[in-house]
Amino acid sequence: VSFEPRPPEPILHVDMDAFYAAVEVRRDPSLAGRPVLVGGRGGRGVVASASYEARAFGVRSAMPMAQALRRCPGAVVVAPDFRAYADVSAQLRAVLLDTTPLVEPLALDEAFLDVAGAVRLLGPPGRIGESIRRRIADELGLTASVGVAPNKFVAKVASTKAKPDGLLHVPAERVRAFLGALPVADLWGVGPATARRLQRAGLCTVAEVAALDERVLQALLGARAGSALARLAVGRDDRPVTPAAEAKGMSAEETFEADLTDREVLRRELLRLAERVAPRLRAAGLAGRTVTLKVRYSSFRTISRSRTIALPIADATSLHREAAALLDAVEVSGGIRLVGVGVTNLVPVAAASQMDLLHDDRWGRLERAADAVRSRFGGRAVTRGGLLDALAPQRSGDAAPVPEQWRRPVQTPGPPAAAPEEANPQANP
DNA sequence: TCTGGGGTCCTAGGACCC
DNA sequence: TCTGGGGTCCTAGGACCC
Repeated sequence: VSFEPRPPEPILHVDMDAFYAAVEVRRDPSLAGRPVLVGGRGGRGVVASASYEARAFGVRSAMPMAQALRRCPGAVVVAPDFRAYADVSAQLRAVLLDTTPLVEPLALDEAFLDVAGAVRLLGPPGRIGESIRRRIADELGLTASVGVAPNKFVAKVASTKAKPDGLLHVPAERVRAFLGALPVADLWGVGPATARRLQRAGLCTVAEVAALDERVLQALLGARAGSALARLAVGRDDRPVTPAAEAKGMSAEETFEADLTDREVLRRELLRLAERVAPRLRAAGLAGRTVTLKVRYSSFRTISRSRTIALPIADATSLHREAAALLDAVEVSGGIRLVGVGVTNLVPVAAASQMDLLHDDRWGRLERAADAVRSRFGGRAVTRGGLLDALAPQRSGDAAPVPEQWRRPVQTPGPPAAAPEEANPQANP
């Protein structure tokens, strides 16, 4: 057994440049070199991703689309296509896993790698980072930036500073100097609220924070956040790279083009959202006990209401029943711009059913049968009668207008009269 | 022509139990 | 008859990330 010493900077952070926009440019080369904005085109859309040409105009992600277009009137706006981004993300993941199994994804377009165990085969971390960048360019036709550092936090900040299309290696002995020169807001985990507090205390750079006693920071930010920041400011971070964490929650939400006040319409929106969450739960083999309703008013005030039930659920019917009950106790007359449905307190279905905890009534079996039909015949093969109105042709152009006699008022139906047959994917339905 | 959607983590108070 | 201490769970809200 040969023993490799752990290299001083074994952690890589790989981050795609302007990811969604870059995928769109790759798909349509006529967009190359032009300002491209990916995001909702509706009146309430925001920028999800902006090409560097657009950023030159001061456009940033999360900026309202209307404001972005004022800054950059010549921009091309593209609606997001998350399925395409997820496909590219899977390719990226394959490249990274080719380097080491110690890959921790942070988002579709970025991940941490611990390459300590790969140096003997592949060379020092910096060289590994460059070869990953080359493979991403060659095999994906996209650019990525890489940070190489002693730990996750510094690697993350380093990749940001390397952008676009660069690599930044921060040796252990240069960590303090590298971080110290940065404004506090550049630190991963310091958002607008924390930055404002630090600024009010006269702290602008990381070096100024690093010079402070930990207890001063705790008094300013709270015990936990204070001591976390004290460690990060001097570049200390011992969190390991951990692949594949189990999901803690799943949710779906929607902002309406115009505010809603009609409870029946809102109930149906909740059903649509529950129908989006439940199949994802089942696909992940999870069920949840806490259902959360999120409501955002016209004023942008946002509230949440949740309830925890005894038995885990993974079917849209139960999800909707709980969310709708929570909605009953919420004021809606002032106008609602967003509703959301979420599930937390997740447990693996295998464990839940083994303990006989899964609330698996006939609706659960019916929905799993519908899952099987959709997986074979497409996502629109089966739909609730109560949601037919939502299948208006403008959504994807494939649905004919719904005949009037098919339209039904929204209701929460009782269970089906007879247990449905379990779907057999091999059978001809 | 204000502010998307999908997540994680933390805090703080209250209920409840031993 | 004036009030411990610790632990867990639940709820609501907020900060932060991409």
